Amino acid sequence: MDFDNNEVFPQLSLDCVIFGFHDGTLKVLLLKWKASEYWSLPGGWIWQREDIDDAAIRILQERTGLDHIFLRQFYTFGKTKRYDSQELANMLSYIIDPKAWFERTISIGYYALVDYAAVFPNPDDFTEECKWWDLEVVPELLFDHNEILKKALHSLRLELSYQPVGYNLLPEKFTMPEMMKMYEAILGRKIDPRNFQKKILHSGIVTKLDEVKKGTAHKSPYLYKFDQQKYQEVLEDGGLFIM
Amino acid sequence: MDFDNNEVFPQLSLDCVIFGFHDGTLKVLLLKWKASEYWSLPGGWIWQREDIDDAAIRILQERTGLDHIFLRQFYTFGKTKRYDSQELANMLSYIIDPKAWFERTISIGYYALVDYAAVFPNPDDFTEECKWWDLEVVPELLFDHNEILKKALHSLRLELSYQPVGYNLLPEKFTMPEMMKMYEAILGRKIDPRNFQKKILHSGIVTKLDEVKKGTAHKSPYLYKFDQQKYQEVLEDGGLFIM
DNA sequence: AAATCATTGTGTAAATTGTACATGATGAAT
DNA sequence: ATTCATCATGTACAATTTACACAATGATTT
Repeated sequence: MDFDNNEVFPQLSLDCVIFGFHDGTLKVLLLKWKASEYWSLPGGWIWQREDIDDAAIRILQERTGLDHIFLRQFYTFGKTKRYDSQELANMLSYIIDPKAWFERTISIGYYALVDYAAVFPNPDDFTEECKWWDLEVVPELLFDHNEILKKALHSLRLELSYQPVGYNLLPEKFTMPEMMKMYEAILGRKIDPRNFQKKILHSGIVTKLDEVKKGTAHKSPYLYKFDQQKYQEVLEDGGLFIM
Repeated sequence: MDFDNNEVFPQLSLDCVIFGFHDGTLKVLLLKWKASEYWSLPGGWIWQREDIDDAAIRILQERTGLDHIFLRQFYTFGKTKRYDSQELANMLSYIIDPKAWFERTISIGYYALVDYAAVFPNPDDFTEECKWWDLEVVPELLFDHNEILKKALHSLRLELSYQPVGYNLLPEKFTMPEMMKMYEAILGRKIDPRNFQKKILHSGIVTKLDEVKKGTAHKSPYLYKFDQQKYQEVLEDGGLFIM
Protein backbone atom coordinates (compact mmCIF):
# COMPACT_ATOMS: atom_id res chain seq x y z
CA MET A 1 0.00 0.00 0.00
CA ASP A 2 2.94 2.29 0.57
CA PHE A 3 4.92 3.05 -2.51
CA ASP A 4 7.67 5.40 -3.19
CA ASN A 5 6.59 8.18 -5.44
CA ASN A 6 9.13 7.17 -8.00
CA GLU A 7 8.41 3.51 -8.22
CA VAL A 8 6.68 2.28 -11.33
CA PHE A 9 4.21 -0.49 -11.86
CA PRO A 10 6.07 -3.70 -12.61
CA GLN A 11 5.77 -5.27 -16.07
CA LEU A 12 3.01 -2.92 -17.11
CA SER A 13 3.52 -0.27 -19.75
CA LEU A 14 1.38 2.19 -21.60
CA ASP A 15 1.54 2.91 -25.31
CA CYS A 16 0.04 5.90 -27.06
CA VAL A 17 -1.12 6.14 -30.63
CA ILE A 18 -1.14 9.86 -31.33
CA PHE A 19 -3.11 10.79 -34.42
CA GLY A 20 -2.83 14.12 -36.16
CA PHE A 21 -4.30 15.42 -39.37
CA HIS A 22 -2.42 17.41 -41.97
CA ASP A 23 -2.50 17.93 -45.72
CA GLY A 24 -5.52 15.74 -46.06
CA THR A 25 -3.95 12.68 -44.48
CA LEU A 26 -3.88 11.07 -41.08
CA LYS A 27 -0.52 11.14 -39.34
CA VAL A 28 0.82 9.24 -36.38
CA LEU A 29 3.63 10.34 -34.09
CA LEU A 30 6.55 7.90 -33.92
CA LEU A 31 9.89 7.78 -32.12
CA LYS A 32 13.21 6.71 -33.58
CA TRP A 33 15.42 4.80 -31.16
CA LYS A 34 18.93 6.01 -30.47
CA ALA A 35 21.67 4.69 -32.71
CA SER A 36 19.25 2.56 -34.66
CA GLU A 37 16.89 2.70 -37.58
CA TYR A 38 13.98 1.43 -35.55
CA TRP A 39 10.79 3.29 -34.77
CA SER A 40 8.11 2.73 -32.16
CA LEU A 41 5.01 4.29 -30.67
CA PRO A 42 5.52 6.66 -27.75
CA GLY A 43 5.08 4.87 -24.47
CA GLY A 44 6.11 4.77 -20.88
CA TRP A 45 5.66 3.33 -17.45
CA ILE A 46 2.97 4.02 -14.89
CA TRP A 47 3.86 5.40 -11.48
CA GLN A 48 2.54 3.54 -8.51
CA ARG A 49 0.70 6.62 -7.34
CA GLU A 50 -0.65 7.62 -10.70
CA ASP A 51 -4.00 6.83 -12.32
CA ILE A 52 -3.45 5.15 -15.67
CA ASP A 53 -5.38 7.92 -17.41
CA ASP A 54 -3.00 10.41 -15.83
CA ALA A 55 -0.02 8.39 -17.01
CA ALA A 56 -1.36 8.60 -20.55
CA ILE A 57 -1.88 12.36 -20.20
CA ARG A 58 1.66 12.74 -18.88
CA ILE A 59 3.23 10.73 -21.68
CA LEU A 60 1.31 12.71 -24.27
CA GLN A 61 2.32 15.94 -22.65
CA GLU A 62 5.95 14.91 -22.70
CA ARG A 63 5.90 13.95 -26.39
CA THR A 64 3.69 16.69 -27.80
CA GLY A 65 3.74 19.57 -25.34
CA LEU A 66 -0.04 19.48 -25.36
CA ASP A 67 -2.51 19.46 -22.54
CA HIS A 68 -6.26 18.82 -22.62
CA ILE A 69 -6.10 16.20 -25.29
CA PHE A 70 -8.75 13.86 -26.61
CA LEU A 71 -7.71 10.52 -25.20
CA ARG A 72 -9.25 7.07 -25.20
CA GLN A 73 -8.13 3.83 -23.69
CA PHE A 74 -8.85 1.25 -26.38
CA TYR A 75 -7.28 -2.10 -25.51
CA THR A 76 -4.85 -3.90 -23.26
CA PHE A 77 -2.30 -6.09 -24.97
CA GLY A 78 -1.42 -9.09 -22.88
CA LYS A 79 -0.20 -11.99 -24.96
CA THR A 80 2.80 -13.75 -23.43
CA LYS A 81 4.58 -13.57 -26.77
CA ARG A 82 3.66 -10.09 -27.86
CA TYR A 83 6.97 -9.91 -29.72
CA ASP A 84 10.14 -11.89 -30.08
CA SER A 85 12.24 -10.71 -27.16
CA GLN A 86 15.37 -12.36 -28.52
CA GLU A 87 15.04 -10.39 -31.70
CA LEU A 88 14.37 -7.25 -29.71
CA ALA A 89 17.44 -7.86 -27.57
CA ASN A 90 19.57 -8.05 -30.68
CA MET A 91 18.13 -4.82 -31.94
CA LEU A 92 18.29 -2.76 -28.80
CA SER A 93 20.45 -4.39 -26.15
CA TYR A 94 23.16 -1.77 -26.55
CA ILE A 95 20.84 0.92 -25.32
CA ILE A 96 18.48 -0.58 -22.78
CA ASP A 97 18.83 -2.91 -19.85
CA PRO A 98 17.57 -6.34 -20.88
CA LYS A 99 16.47 -7.26 -17.37
CA ALA A 100 14.04 -4.42 -17.09
CA TRP A 101 12.75 -4.66 -20.63
CA PHE A 102 12.73 -8.15 -21.87
CA GLU A 103 10.61 -9.77 -19.29
CA ARG A 104 7.00 -10.15 -20.21
CA THR A 105 5.16 -6.88 -20.32
CA ILE A 106 1.47 -6.10 -20.61
CA SER A 107 0.68 -2.84 -22.30
CA ILE A 108 -2.36 -0.62 -22.04
CA GLY A 109 -3.15 1.15 -25.31
CA TYR A 110 -4.46 4.70 -25.56
CA TYR A 111 -5.10 6.71 -28.65
CA ALA A 112 -5.13 10.48 -28.86
CA LEU A 113 -6.37 12.98 -31.40
CA VAL A 114 -4.39 16.18 -31.50
CA ASP A 115 -4.09 19.37 -33.48
CA TYR A 116 -1.14 18.63 -35.74
CA ALA A 117 0.03 22.22 -35.97
CA ALA A 118 0.10 22.72 -32.21
CA VAL A 119 2.44 19.81 -31.50
CA PHE A 120 6.13 20.14 -30.68
CA PRO A 121 7.43 16.61 -31.09
CA ASN A 122 9.88 15.72 -28.41
CA PRO A 123 11.88 12.46 -28.11
CA ASP A 124 12.33 10.63 -24.80
CA ASP A 125 15.47 9.21 -23.17
CA PHE A 126 15.69 6.22 -25.45
CA THR A 127 15.00 7.96 -28.67
CA GLU A 128 16.64 10.56 -30.81
CA GLU A 129 13.84 11.68 -33.04
CA CYS A 130 10.12 12.20 -32.74
CA LYS A 131 8.18 12.90 -35.88
CA TRP A 132 4.91 12.55 -37.73
CA TRP A 133 4.49 9.71 -40.16
CA ASP A 134 1.88 9.41 -42.80
CA LEU A 135 -0.33 6.46 -41.86
CA GLU A 136 0.08 4.99 -45.32
CA VAL A 137 3.85 4.64 -45.05
CA VAL A 138 4.41 3.68 -41.42
CA PRO A 139 7.45 1.36 -41.33
CA GLU A 140 7.77 -1.89 -39.47
CA LEU A 141 7.77 -0.91 -35.80
CA LEU A 142 9.43 -2.32 -32.71
CA PHE A 143 7.59 -4.62 -30.31
CA ASP A 144 4.02 -5.35 -31.46
CA HIS A 145 3.41 -1.72 -32.25
CA ASN A 146 2.12 -2.27 -35.77
CA GLU A 147 -0.62 -4.40 -34.30
CA ILE A 148 -1.37 -1.81 -31.64
CA LEU A 149 -1.58 0.92 -34.26
CA LYS A 150 -3.94 -1.17 -36.36
CA LYS A 151 -6.24 -1.78 -33.43
CA ALA A 152 -6.17 1.89 -32.48
CA LEU A 153 -7.24 2.91 -35.96
CA HIS A 154 -9.99 0.34 -35.87
CA SER A 155 -11.23 1.67 -32.53
CA LEU A 156 -11.09 5.22 -33.81
CA ARG A 157 -13.19 4.31 -36.84
CA LEU A 158 -15.69 2.59 -34.65
CA GLU A 159 -15.90 5.57 -32.35
CA LEU A 160 -16.33 7.86 -35.32
CA SER A 161 -19.39 5.92 -36.33
CA TYR A 162 -21.36 6.74 -33.23
CA GLN A 163 -19.78 9.89 -31.88
CA PRO A 164 -18.61 13.21 -33.19
CA VAL A 165 -14.87 13.30 -33.42
CA GLY A 166 -12.57 15.93 -34.71
CA TYR A 167 -12.73 18.68 -32.20
CA ASN A 168 -9.18 17.88 -31.24
CA LEU A 169 -7.86 17.05 -34.68
CA LEU A 170 -8.70 20.37 -36.29
CA PRO A 171 -7.57 23.90 -35.53
CA GLU A 172 -10.05 26.21 -33.83
CA LYS A 173 -11.35 27.53 -37.12
CA PHE A 174 -11.56 25.24 -40.08
CA THR A 175 -13.31 24.93 -43.41
CA MET A 176 -15.92 22.38 -44.36
CA PRO A 177 -13.63 20.72 -46.93
CA GLU A 178 -10.95 20.38 -44.26
CA MET A 179 -13.35 18.71 -41.89
CA MET A 180 -14.60 16.48 -44.65
CA LYS A 181 -11.09 15.44 -45.60
CA MET A 182 -10.42 14.58 -41.99
CA TYR A 183 -13.40 12.25 -42.00
CA GLU A 184 -12.27 10.77 -45.29
CA ALA A 185 -8.79 10.22 -43.90
CA ILE A 186 -10.06 8.42 -40.83
CA LEU A 187 -12.67 6.36 -42.62
CA GLY A 188 -10.45 5.64 -45.58
CA ARG A 189 -13.14 6.39 -48.14
CA LYS A 190 -14.63 9.25 -50.13
CA ILE A 191 -17.63 11.16 -48.85
CA ASP A 192 -20.08 13.20 -50.92
CA PRO A 193 -19.52 16.86 -50.01
CA ARG A 194 -23.18 17.86 -50.26
CA ASN A 195 -24.37 15.08 -48.03
CA PHE A 196 -21.55 15.63 -45.59
CA GLN A 197 -22.32 19.31 -45.22
CA LYS A 198 -26.01 18.65 -44.81
CA LYS A 199 -25.42 16.12 -42.07
CA ILE A 200 -22.84 18.09 -40.13
CA LEU A 201 -24.79 21.33 -40.22
CA HIS A 202 -28.01 19.58 -39.32
CA SER A 203 -26.38 17.98 -36.27
CA GLY A 204 -25.55 21.45 -35.01
CA ILE A 205 -22.07 20.61 -33.77
CA VAL A 206 -20.46 23.32 -35.88
CA THR A 207 -21.25 26.99 -36.33
CA LYS A 208 -20.61 28.95 -39.48
CA LEU A 209 -18.49 32.04 -38.91
CA ASP A 210 -18.70 35.33 -40.77
CA GLU A 211 -15.26 34.78 -42.17
CA VAL A 212 -13.69 33.10 -45.10
CA LYS A 213 -10.25 31.62 -45.32
CA LYS A 214 -8.14 33.97 -47.46
CA GLY A 215 -5.09 33.21 -49.51
CA THR A 216 -6.36 30.09 -51.15
CA ALA A 217 -5.85 29.80 -54.88
CA HIS A 218 -9.57 29.34 -55.35
CA LYS A 219 -12.90 30.40 -54.09
CA SER A 220 -12.49 31.34 -50.44
CA PRO A 221 -14.13 28.77 -48.23
CA TYR A 222 -16.18 29.74 -45.18
CA LEU A 223 -14.76 29.08 -41.75
CA TYR A 224 -16.54 27.10 -39.04
CA LYS A 225 -15.92 26.32 -35.43
CA PHE A 226 -17.27 23.65 -33.13
CA ASP A 227 -20.24 24.48 -30.97
CA GLN A 228 -18.89 23.19 -27.68
CA GLN A 229 -22.23 22.85 -25.98
CA LYS A 230 -23.97 21.03 -28.79
CA TYR A 231 -20.89 18.87 -29.33
CA GLN A 232 -20.97 17.74 -25.71
CA GLU A 233 -24.69 17.10 -25.86
CA VAL A 234 -24.34 14.87 -28.89
CA LEU A 235 -21.41 13.09 -27.27
CA GLU A 236 -23.44 12.32 -24.20
CA ASP A 237 -26.71 11.41 -25.88
CA GLY A 238 -24.80 9.21 -28.24
CA GLY A 239 -26.12 7.42 -31.24
CA LEU A 240 -27.25 10.60 -32.92
CA PHE A 241 -24.30 10.89 -35.11
CA ILE A 242 -23.44 8.33 -37.67
CA MET A 243 -21.38 9.08 -40.72
CA MET B 1 12.21 -13.52 -18.67
CA ASP B 2 12.24 -16.72 -16.70
CA PHE B 3 9.24 -17.18 -14.49
CA ASP B 4 8.02 -20.00 -12.49
CA ASN B 5 4.89 -21.50 -13.89
CA ASN B 6 3.02 -20.68 -10.75
CA GLU B 7 4.00 -17.09 -10.34
CA VAL B 8 1.34 -14.52 -11.03
CA PHE B 9 1.54 -11.08 -12.47
CA PRO B 10 2.04 -8.54 -9.67
CA GLN B 11 -0.71 -6.06 -8.87
CA LEU B 12 -2.71 -6.99 -11.94
CA SER B 13 -6.03 -8.79 -11.75
CA LEU B 14 -8.74 -9.78 -14.12
CA ASP B 15 -12.46 -9.43 -13.49
CA CYS B 16 -15.20 -11.12 -15.44
CA VAL B 17 -18.75 -9.97 -15.94
CA ILE B 18 -20.62 -13.12 -16.91
CA PHE B 19 -23.99 -12.44 -18.45
CA GLY B 20 -26.68 -15.05 -18.84
CA PHE B 21 -30.26 -14.86 -20.00
CA HIS B 22 -33.19 -16.55 -18.33
CA ASP B 23 -36.89 -15.95 -17.83
CA GLY B 24 -36.77 -12.89 -19.99
CA THR B 25 -34.15 -11.08 -17.94
CA LEU B 26 -30.43 -10.59 -18.03
CA LYS B 27 -28.51 -12.25 -15.22
CA VAL B 28 -25.01 -11.79 -13.95
CA LEU B 29 -22.97 -14.35 -12.05
CA LEU B 30 -21.76 -13.16 -8.64
CA LEU B 31 -19.75 -14.65 -5.80
CA LYS B 32 -20.49 -14.37 -2.09
CA TRP B 33 -17.40 -14.07 0.06
CA LYS B 34 -16.87 -16.53 2.91
CA ALA B 35 -18.31 -15.61 6.27
CA SER B 36 -19.63 -12.34 4.97
CA GLU B 37 -22.64 -10.84 3.26
CA TYR B 38 -20.56 -9.30 0.51
CA TRP B 39 -20.70 -10.15 -3.17
CA SER B 40 -18.29 -9.51 -6.02
CA LEU B 41 -17.66 -10.33 -9.64
CA PRO B 42 -15.64 -13.43 -10.38
CA GLY B 43 -12.00 -12.60 -10.89
CA GLY B 44 -8.50 -13.84 -10.54
CA TRP B 45 -4.83 -13.38 -11.19
CA ILE B 46 -2.89 -13.86 -14.36
CA TRP B 47 -0.07 -16.37 -14.56
CA GLN B 48 3.24 -15.11 -15.80
CA ARG B 49 3.16 -17.60 -18.63
CA GLU B 50 -0.46 -17.10 -19.57
CA ASP B 51 -2.00 -14.81 -22.20
CA ILE B 52 -4.55 -12.53 -20.59
CA ASP B 53 -7.26 -13.91 -22.87
CA ASP B 54 -6.37 -17.38 -21.64
CA ALA B 55 -6.58 -16.19 -18.05
CA ALA B 56 -10.09 -14.95 -18.72
CA ILE B 57 -11.03 -18.24 -20.35
CA ARG B 58 -9.62 -20.13 -17.38
CA ILE B 59 -11.47 -18.04 -14.82
CA LEU B 60 -14.70 -18.47 -16.72
CA GLN B 61 -14.14 -22.17 -17.00
CA GLU B 62 -13.55 -22.42 -13.28
CA ARG B 63 -16.71 -20.53 -12.37
CA THR B 64 -19.11 -21.85 -14.98
CA GLY B 65 -17.72 -25.17 -16.20
CA LEU B 66 -18.04 -23.83 -19.74
CA ASP B 67 -15.57 -23.79 -22.56
CA HIS B 68 -15.76 -21.97 -25.88
CA ILE B 69 -17.39 -18.90 -24.49
CA PHE B 70 -18.11 -15.55 -26.07
CA LEU B 71 -15.62 -13.26 -24.39
CA ARG B 72 -14.64 -9.64 -24.86
CA GLN B 73 -12.05 -7.52 -23.14
CA PHE B 74 -13.80 -4.21 -22.58
CA TYR B 75 -11.75 -1.96 -20.31
CA THR B 76 -8.82 -1.78 -17.92
CA PHE B 77 -9.51 -0.16 -14.59
CA GLY B 78 -6.48 1.67 -13.28
CA LYS B 79 -7.38 4.46 -10.93
CA THR B 80 -5.11 4.63 -7.90
CA LYS B 81 -8.16 4.81 -5.65
CA ARG B 82 -10.41 2.29 -7.31
CA TYR B 83 -11.95 1.57 -3.92
CA ASP B 84 -11.38 2.41 -0.30
CA SER B 85 -8.85 -0.19 0.79
CA GLN B 86 -9.32 0.66 4.46
CA GLU B 87 -12.99 -0.11 4.18
CA LEU B 88 -12.19 -3.27 2.28
CA ALA B 89 -9.73 -4.35 4.93
CA ASN B 90 -12.41 -4.01 7.57
CA MET B 91 -14.79 -6.07 5.52
CA LEU B 92 -12.47 -8.88 4.50
CA SER B 93 -9.28 -8.88 6.53
CA TYR B 94 -10.27 -12.03 8.39
CA ILE B 95 -10.21 -14.02 5.20
CA ILE B 96 -7.54 -12.60 2.92
CA ASP B 97 -3.97 -11.47 3.37
CA PRO B 98 -3.89 -7.69 3.39
CA LYS B 99 -0.39 -7.49 1.94
CA ALA B 100 -1.30 -9.28 -1.23
CA TRP B 101 -4.67 -7.64 -1.66
CA PHE B 102 -4.68 -4.13 -0.44
CA GLU B 103 -1.88 -2.70 -2.45
CA ARG B 104 -2.91 -0.91 -5.54
CA THR B 105 -4.27 -3.21 -8.21
CA ILE B 106 -5.09 -2.62 -11.85
CA SER B 107 -7.82 -4.81 -13.21
CA ILE B 108 -8.56 -5.89 -16.75
CA GLY B 109 -12.27 -6.30 -17.39
CA TYR B 110 -13.80 -8.98 -19.60
CA TYR B 111 -17.41 -9.73 -20.20
CA ALA B 112 -18.83 -13.04 -21.28
CA LEU B 113 -22.14 -14.16 -22.71
CA VAL B 114 -23.10 -17.68 -21.76
CA ASP B 115 -25.97 -20.11 -22.04
CA TYR B 116 -27.61 -19.79 -18.64
CA ALA B 117 -28.88 -23.33 -18.55
CA ALA B 118 -25.50 -24.86 -19.30
CA VAL B 119 -23.70 -23.22 -16.38
CA PHE B 120 -22.74 -24.97 -13.16
CA PRO B 121 -21.86 -22.10 -10.84
CA ASN B 122 -18.83 -22.88 -8.76
CA PRO B 123 -17.33 -20.66 -6.02
CA ASP B 124 -13.58 -20.09 -5.66
CA ASP B 125 -11.32 -20.32 -2.61
CA PHE B 126 -12.46 -17.06 -1.13
CA THR B 127 -16.13 -17.48 -1.68
CA GLU B 128 -18.86 -19.77 -0.50
CA GLU B 129 -21.55 -19.20 -3.04
CA CYS B 130 -21.75 -18.53 -6.73
CA LYS B 131 -25.09 -17.64 -8.20
CA TRP B 132 -26.99 -15.75 -10.82
CA TRP B 133 -28.40 -12.37 -9.95
CA ASP B 134 -31.03 -10.52 -11.81
CA LEU B 135 -29.38 -7.38 -13.22
CA GLU B 136 -32.12 -5.22 -11.77
CA VAL B 137 -31.42 -6.21 -8.18
CA VAL B 138 -27.64 -6.54 -8.04
CA PRO B 139 -26.55 -5.48 -4.53
CA GLU B 140 -23.70 -3.19 -3.64
CA LEU B 141 -20.56 -5.08 -4.60
CA LEU B 142 -17.05 -5.23 -3.22
CA PHE B 143 -14.19 -3.22 -4.73
CA ASP B 144 -15.35 -1.06 -7.67
CA HIS B 145 -17.33 -3.92 -9.13
CA ASN B 146 -20.57 -2.00 -9.52
CA GLU B 147 -18.73 0.40 -11.77
CA ILE B 148 -17.14 -2.44 -13.71
CA LEU B 149 -20.51 -4.08 -14.19
CA LYS B 150 -22.00 -0.84 -15.41
CA LYS B 151 -19.25 -0.35 -17.95
CA ALA B 152 -19.55 -3.95 -19.11
CA LEU B 153 -23.25 -3.53 -19.76
CA HIS B 154 -22.58 -0.33 -21.62
CA SER B 155 -19.97 -2.06 -23.78
CA LEU B 156 -22.31 -4.94 -24.44
CA ARG B 157 -25.06 -2.60 -25.57
CA LEU B 158 -22.65 -0.80 -27.84
CA GLU B 159 -21.46 -4.06 -29.31
CA LEU B 160 -25.04 -5.15 -29.83
CA SER B 161 -25.63 -2.09 -31.94
CA TYR B 162 -23.12 -3.01 -34.59
CA GLN B 163 -22.74 -6.74 -34.30
CA PRO B 164 -24.95 -9.76 -33.95
CA VAL B 165 -24.85 -11.06 -30.42
CA GLY B 166 -26.70 -13.82 -28.80
CA TYR B 167 -25.22 -16.95 -30.24
CA ASN B 168 -23.75 -17.69 -26.86
CA LEU B 169 -26.62 -16.45 -24.77
CA LEU B 170 -29.26 -18.73 -26.22
CA PRO B 171 -29.53 -22.50 -26.35
CA GLU B 172 -28.86 -24.19 -29.68
CA LYS B 173 -32.51 -24.08 -30.68
CA PHE B 174 -34.62 -21.14 -29.65
CA THR B 175 -37.82 -19.38 -30.55
CA MET B 176 -38.15 -15.94 -32.04
CA PRO B 177 -39.86 -14.54 -28.93
CA GLU B 178 -36.97 -15.86 -26.81
CA MET B 179 -34.44 -14.16 -29.02
CA MET B 180 -36.46 -10.98 -28.98
CA LYS B 181 -36.71 -11.00 -25.22
CA MET B 182 -32.95 -11.39 -25.02
CA TYR B 183 -32.51 -8.28 -27.11
CA GLU B 184 -35.05 -6.45 -25.00
CA ALA B 185 -33.25 -7.48 -21.85
CA ILE B 186 -29.89 -6.25 -23.08
CA LEU B 187 -31.17 -3.04 -24.57
CA GLY B 188 -33.52 -2.35 -21.72
CA ARG B 189 -36.46 -1.45 -23.95
CA LYS B 190 -39.38 -3.00 -25.80
CA ILE B 191 -39.04 -4.02 -29.42
CA ASP B 192 -41.87 -4.47 -31.91
CA PRO B 193 -42.09 -8.20 -32.67
CA ARG B 194 -43.01 -7.76 -36.32
CA ASN B 195 -40.11 -5.47 -37.06
CA PHE B 196 -37.72 -7.59 -35.05
CA GLN B 197 -38.59 -10.73 -36.93
CA LYS B 198 -38.36 -8.99 -40.26
CA LYS B 199 -34.91 -7.65 -39.49
CA ILE B 200 -33.45 -10.81 -38.04
CA LEU B 201 -34.73 -13.06 -40.81
CA HIS B 202 -33.62 -10.62 -43.45
CA SER B 203 -30.07 -10.55 -42.04
CA GLY B 204 -29.90 -14.29 -42.54
CA ILE B 205 -28.13 -15.06 -39.28
CA VAL B 206 -30.84 -17.50 -38.17
CA THR B 207 -32.49 -20.42 -39.93
CA LYS B 208 -36.03 -21.55 -39.31
CA LEU B 209 -36.26 -25.21 -38.37
CA ASP B 210 -39.05 -27.62 -39.21
CA GLU B 211 -39.89 -27.91 -35.57
CA VAL B 212 -41.98 -26.16 -33.05
CA LYS B 213 -41.43 -25.94 -29.34
CA LYS B 214 -43.97 -28.21 -27.69
CA GLY B 215 -45.39 -28.05 -24.23
CA THR B 216 -46.12 -24.37 -24.16
CA ALA B 217 -49.52 -23.36 -22.94
CA HIS B 218 -50.15 -21.48 -26.17
CA LYS B 219 -49.59 -21.64 -29.84
CA SER B 220 -46.37 -23.58 -30.39
CA PRO B 221 -43.63 -21.26 -31.56
CA TYR B 222 -41.25 -22.24 -34.34
CA LEU B 223 -37.69 -23.06 -33.46
CA TYR B 224 -34.67 -21.39 -35.04
CA LYS B 225 -30.95 -21.88 -34.89
CA PHE B 226 -28.06 -19.61 -35.80
CA ASP B 227 -26.55 -19.95 -39.24
CA GLN B 228 -22.92 -20.13 -38.21
CA GLN B 229 -21.51 -19.14 -41.55
CA LYS B 230 -23.75 -16.15 -42.10
CA TYR B 231 -23.30 -15.11 -38.47
CA GLN B 232 -19.53 -15.05 -38.89
CA GLU B 233 -19.80 -13.18 -42.16
CA VAL B 234 -21.90 -10.47 -40.59
CA LEU B 235 -19.54 -10.31 -37.60
CA GLU B 236 -16.57 -9.76 -39.84
CA ASP B 237 -18.13 -7.36 -42.31
CA GLY B 238 -19.46 -5.41 -39.40
CA GLY B 239 -21.83 -2.51 -39.51
CA LEU B 240 -24.52 -4.52 -41.25
CA PHE B 241 -26.47 -5.19 -38.21
CA ILE B 242 -28.04 -2.48 -36.19
CA MET B 243 -30.98 -3.06 -33.93
C1' DA C 1 -7.99 42.27 -69.53
C1' DA C 2 -9.38 37.85 -70.63
C1' DA C 3 -9.06 33.04 -70.12
C1' DT C 4 -7.89 29.17 -67.35
C1' DC C 5 -7.81 26.37 -63.42
C1' DA C 6 -8.82 24.04 -59.18
C1' DT C 7 -11.85 24.24 -55.78
C1' DT C 8 -16.05 25.76 -53.22
C1' DG C 9 -20.97 25.85 -52.41
C1' DT C 10 -25.42 24.30 -52.99
C1' DG C 11 -30.83 21.43 -53.92
C1' DT C 12 -33.79 17.95 -55.53
C1' DA C 13 -35.57 13.52 -56.73
C1' DA C 14 -35.34 8.54 -56.06
C1' DA C 15 -34.38 4.70 -53.31
C1' DT C 16 -33.92 2.66 -49.14
C1' DT C 17 -34.78 1.91 -44.55
C1' DG C 18 -37.27 2.25 -40.39
C1' DT C 19 -41.60 2.72 -37.88
C1' DA C 20 -46.20 2.19 -36.51
C1' DC C 21 -49.80 -0.60 -36.00
C1' DA C 22 -54.08 -4.98 -35.29
C1' DT C 23 -55.91 -9.39 -36.02
C1' DG C 24 -56.61 -14.22 -36.77
C1' DA C 25 -54.41 -18.71 -35.43
C1' DT C 26 -53.02 -21.95 -32.12
C1' DG C 27 -52.70 -25.28 -28.15
C1' DA C 28 -53.48 -25.96 -23.43
C1' DA C 29 -56.52 -25.73 -19.68
C1' DT C 30 -61.07 -25.69 -17.89
C1' DA D 1 -67.03 -25.78 -26.39
C1' DT D 2 -64.98 -21.84 -24.35
C1' DT D 3 -61.40 -19.17 -22.60
C1' DC D 4 -56.88 -17.58 -22.35
C1' DA D 5 -52.32 -16.13 -23.36
C1' DT D 6 -49.22 -16.02 -26.74
C1' DC D 7 -47.59 -16.58 -31.55
C1' DA D 8 -47.31 -15.16 -36.40
C1' DT D 9 -47.76 -12.05 -39.83
C1' DG D 10 -48.21 -7.45 -43.90
C1' DT D 11 -49.01 -2.84 -45.26
C1' DA D 12 -48.88 2.06 -45.46
C1' DC D 13 -46.40 6.06 -44.04
C1' DA D 14 -42.43 8.62 -42.42
C1' DA D 15 -37.74 9.38 -42.15
C1' DT D 16 -33.33 8.83 -43.76
C1' DT D 17 -29.89 8.11 -47.02
C1' DT D 18 -28.08 8.27 -51.44
C1' DA D 19 -27.05 9.86 -55.99
C1' DC D 20 -26.03 13.39 -58.74
C1' DA D 21 -24.23 18.45 -61.66
C1' DC D 22 -23.29 23.07 -62.26
C1' DA D 23 -22.51 27.93 -61.35
C1' DA D 24 -19.46 30.98 -58.44
C1' DT D 25 -15.05 32.33 -56.91
C1' DG D 26 -10.18 34.02 -56.62
C1' DA D 27 -5.66 33.33 -58.00
C1' DT D 28 -2.65 32.55 -61.84
C1' DT D 29 -1.31 32.61 -66.50
C1' DT D 30 -1.24 34.55 -71.06
